[in-house]
Amino acid sequence: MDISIDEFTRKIRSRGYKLTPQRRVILEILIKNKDNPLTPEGVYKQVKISCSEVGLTTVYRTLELLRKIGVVNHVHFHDGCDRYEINDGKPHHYLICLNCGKVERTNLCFIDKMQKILEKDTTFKITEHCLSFFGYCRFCQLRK
Amino acid sequence: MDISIDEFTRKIRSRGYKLTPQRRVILEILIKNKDNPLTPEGVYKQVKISCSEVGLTTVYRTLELLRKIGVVNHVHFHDGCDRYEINDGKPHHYLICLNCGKVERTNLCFIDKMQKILEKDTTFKITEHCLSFFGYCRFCQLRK
DNA sequence: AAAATAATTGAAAATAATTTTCAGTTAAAA
DNA sequence: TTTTAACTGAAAATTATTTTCAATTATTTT
Repeated sequence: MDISIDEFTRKIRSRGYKLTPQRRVILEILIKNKDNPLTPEGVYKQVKISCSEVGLTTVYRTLELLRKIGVVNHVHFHDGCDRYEINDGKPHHYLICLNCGKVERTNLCFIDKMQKILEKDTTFKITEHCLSFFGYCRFCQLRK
Repeated sequence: MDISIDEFTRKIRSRGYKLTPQRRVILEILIKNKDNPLTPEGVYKQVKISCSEVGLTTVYRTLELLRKIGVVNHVHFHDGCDRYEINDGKPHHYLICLNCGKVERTNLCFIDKMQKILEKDTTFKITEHCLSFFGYCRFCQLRK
């Protein structure tokens, strides 16, 4: 369920948006980091490394646009800034250590089932979810 | 599993913290709003209404303290600010409409089971989690 | 009950994240 | 091409949060 540039182009254009070089570069970076949700600042830094000229404002705007068209998801690590990751349709859940900040990823997911029940039970049409667990990793458990 | 002032007093003092009037008022407001996660600003406004003199800084600090001692949970609605709610041990999950911002609460929860499996499967000791679903409420589905 | 103490408070300043503004630019439709 | 509406980026503005620090206060000790 990975997104291709072609599919992206189609998604963008069909809604009256333009496919600009900036948007392309930002998408590429998100794809490259598909296991690692990035902050806008993080995306910006990587854009700079690949030496393209893209402003931080554009990064913010593009991430929001990508979220709106369903290409990326929002992720929260409770650390004061938003993060974004490519939405590949698979569950992406995180275990965040409250002590050292270490982030582990897990694919275990009961959410799809839960989502179906929720939709039957309520009148909501669900398009995204965000689930993270907070606690202490092996190392921090020992030295607390 | 509701928290009483006595239990709160014990929790606070046993860790070397002081039970100040400010902390008491903030806790009371969170209890009063147990079905409605509040932003620091929201807590502050309610404190002002009950006409106590508490600074916004103190609200921030107290919420963080309460979270640290396990009395409140963090909740994210993807709207740019943190929210806090009393941790009554029951699942508190939300359905947030991406269009009008309407928030519904659900008690349906597979998370406890999931958490146990995760802890067995990884080396994490989990103390909190945050789960929200985003999509469109009945009303917004129609007029999109 | 008073003194000692360490934690707490709140106002102001500082920082950090994000959004808005606006003039100039550019992708894509005509 | 030409046109047009969308897009960009720098700077300014806004918003959320944290830090600083001198004054205060809850609790412990005497």
